[in-house]
Amino acid sequence: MNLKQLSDLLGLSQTTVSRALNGYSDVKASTRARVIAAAKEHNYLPNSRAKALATGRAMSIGHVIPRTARHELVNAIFADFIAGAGEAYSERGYDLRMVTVEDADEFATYERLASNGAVDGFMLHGPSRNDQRIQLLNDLNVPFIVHGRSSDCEQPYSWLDVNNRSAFKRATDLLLDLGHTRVALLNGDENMDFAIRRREGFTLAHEQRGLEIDPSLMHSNEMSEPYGFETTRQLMTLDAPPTAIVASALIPALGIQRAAHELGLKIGRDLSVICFDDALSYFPNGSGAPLFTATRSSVRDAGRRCGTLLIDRIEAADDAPVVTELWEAELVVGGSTGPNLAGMPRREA
Amino acid sequence: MNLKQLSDLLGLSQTTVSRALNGYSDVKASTRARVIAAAKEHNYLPNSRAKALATGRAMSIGHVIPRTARHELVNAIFADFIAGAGEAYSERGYDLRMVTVEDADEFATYERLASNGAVDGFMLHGPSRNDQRIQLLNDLNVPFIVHGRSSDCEQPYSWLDVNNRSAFKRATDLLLDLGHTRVALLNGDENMDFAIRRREGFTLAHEQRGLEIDPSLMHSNEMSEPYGFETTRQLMTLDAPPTAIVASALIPALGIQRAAHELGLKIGRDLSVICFDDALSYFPNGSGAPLFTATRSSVRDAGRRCGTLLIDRIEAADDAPVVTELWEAELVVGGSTGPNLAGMPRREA
DNA sequence: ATCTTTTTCCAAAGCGCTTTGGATTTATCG
DNA sequence: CGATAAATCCAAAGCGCTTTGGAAAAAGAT
Repeated sequence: MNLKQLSDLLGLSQTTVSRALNGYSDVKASTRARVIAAAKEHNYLPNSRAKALATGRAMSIGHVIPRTARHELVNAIFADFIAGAGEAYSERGYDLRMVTVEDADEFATYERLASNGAVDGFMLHGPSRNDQRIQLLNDLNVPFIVHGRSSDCEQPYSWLDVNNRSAFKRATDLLLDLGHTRVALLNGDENMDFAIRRREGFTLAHEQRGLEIDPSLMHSNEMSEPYGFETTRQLMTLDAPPTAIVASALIPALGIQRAAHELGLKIGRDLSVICFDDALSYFPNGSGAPLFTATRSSVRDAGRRCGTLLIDRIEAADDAPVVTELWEAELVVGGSTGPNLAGMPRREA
Repeated sequence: MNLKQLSDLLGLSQTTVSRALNGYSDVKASTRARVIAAAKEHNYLPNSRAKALATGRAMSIGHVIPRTARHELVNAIFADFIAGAGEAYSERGYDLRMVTVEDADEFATYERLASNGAVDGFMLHGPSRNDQRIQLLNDLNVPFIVHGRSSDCEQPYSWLDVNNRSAFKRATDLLLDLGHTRVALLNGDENMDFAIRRREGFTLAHEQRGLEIDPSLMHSNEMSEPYGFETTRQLMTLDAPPTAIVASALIPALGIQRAAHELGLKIGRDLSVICFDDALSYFPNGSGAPLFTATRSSVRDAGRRCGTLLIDRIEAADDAPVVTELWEAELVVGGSTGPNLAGMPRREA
């Protein structure tokens, strides 16, 4: 059933039927009702391909995912983020077009989808320092929004980010306030902008107290459980092992926990741990009381908000000013942090 | 730059340019070269909306994700699955159209996307027992493939599944062979078909040895870390606590581990654990040697294969027979399993 | 050199929708 | 009641591509 058939059936022109269905004011209320009824009865649905061609709008948002680079991010955080974004999209009648590409084809894919008319805008994930995609998309003059920010990027661009620097500063301050003097950082991949900012927060907290950081306490890697486990084991073999750790996410924190158990250290007493909690729905930080003390910000909420902002931009005038939004993470105190017990932490099982 | 402009520029008809670009044989090699060169130079890319309308093919695969139901599955497993599927799609020139919907709109969305022409086929996630979506999609006469199976479904349909029954039977057999007599099951959500089959495998292993299963040892829930933790704590308060646990995934297994540590039980000695490992890229089962003994099957590989099978179906004749594929999980032995120590497991720290 | 085949190209008709610019009808008003 | 304004409706022209059915040109056969 297409428009022509439906309008023939109603004895109306395609124009009128189309305008009735799309809510234009120049069609009599009674005819509109008749049209809508007939459309429902014969369950007519306008062909989206034809509609897209005629309107020049694809009603879809592009997410291009390079196959290997930014891989970690895509998996761990991505699912919840797009769950949130997807909600915003579907409320506004858009859907999500995801294309995974070889790293080398990433830029070409943005160009293709944009000039192609396959999408109306892009969501940018996992920005790095001075991310070149921003320049590209500005040049292509296509709406987009960045989840996160890109340090040292000269271009104007719209973004939504959580204040990673202040989150990690607060986390570090908390530990320093508790009397810890050797605090380790298990950061995410420092090619990612968020990890850079987190490191800055960690460093800043020390600097403000005039504390030097032992470089052997700072690590960076993809946020996996084994990363947390092995790094902790290694840290604990140092002559002066840390008494506290700031971790990039819940998953490596679990690895830290496993290592601590293995070494006979009790989390919260012998070793304090604080991590960033993205509030992943399938990976709650405990149920009820938080398992780990954490700075928390829901990546799903961020996805939803990013989706809304992006669609606003798509539907706004071309020269709409960029929009930015900085979220503060919430600090939740769980059982994983405690005062530094003077003297050496106990080592025996 | 569109086709008309390009052909004017070349002094050729749109027909010829189109056919040159699409590899038809009725265009001279030299003209084709000229066309391709010009297309590249002015970086002409055919408008995908127009192409879709003209060809009747959307070149995209639908994934419809209900917002709350099957939620767990979507998040934990979904990311890796679509990473795999996405690879298959992009190799064949398709992309993934994901739409998240209210549960109540799920069926209508399938109908809309299908009759709409927005997608060429569907990927079905997380089938339940006698899943009604299968009937629906068969009625709509649109290509689809289900990742998993649907017990008690009378309809013919194409699927790819891992043999969950045999995987859990093997896992359970292993534990029984090690002398464990009270083995607990921390299953996934038993509304899901895979969990039903896993339970069958668990049960079958017992039945074959004439063993009764204590119902208080069998649990079912979404696969979260706290689920593993709390269920284990509760199990250990039983008069006769289990000495071994079969778990649905790595994430609850970590919860089991945490509970064990807290109770002073050593995994692999006081408590044996075996779980299903989906080989999630961001959640490896240890690095190097496996952390947990597990039955393993890569969900990412499954995604890739499902994508290929689906596209094959889309491009095949309408009456192509259904295709099915059953994968056996691999058994990897880690340190989490050991013989049942006669007598009561030690309880003191 | 003439007739067939084959090669190479193209005009025009869609694909199914939206939208422009009027035409027609109905309501409003002096 | 005729004139103006407002409300309804529609024919036709796109949107940018593919594809059909031939025509024109080149090659092969006799």
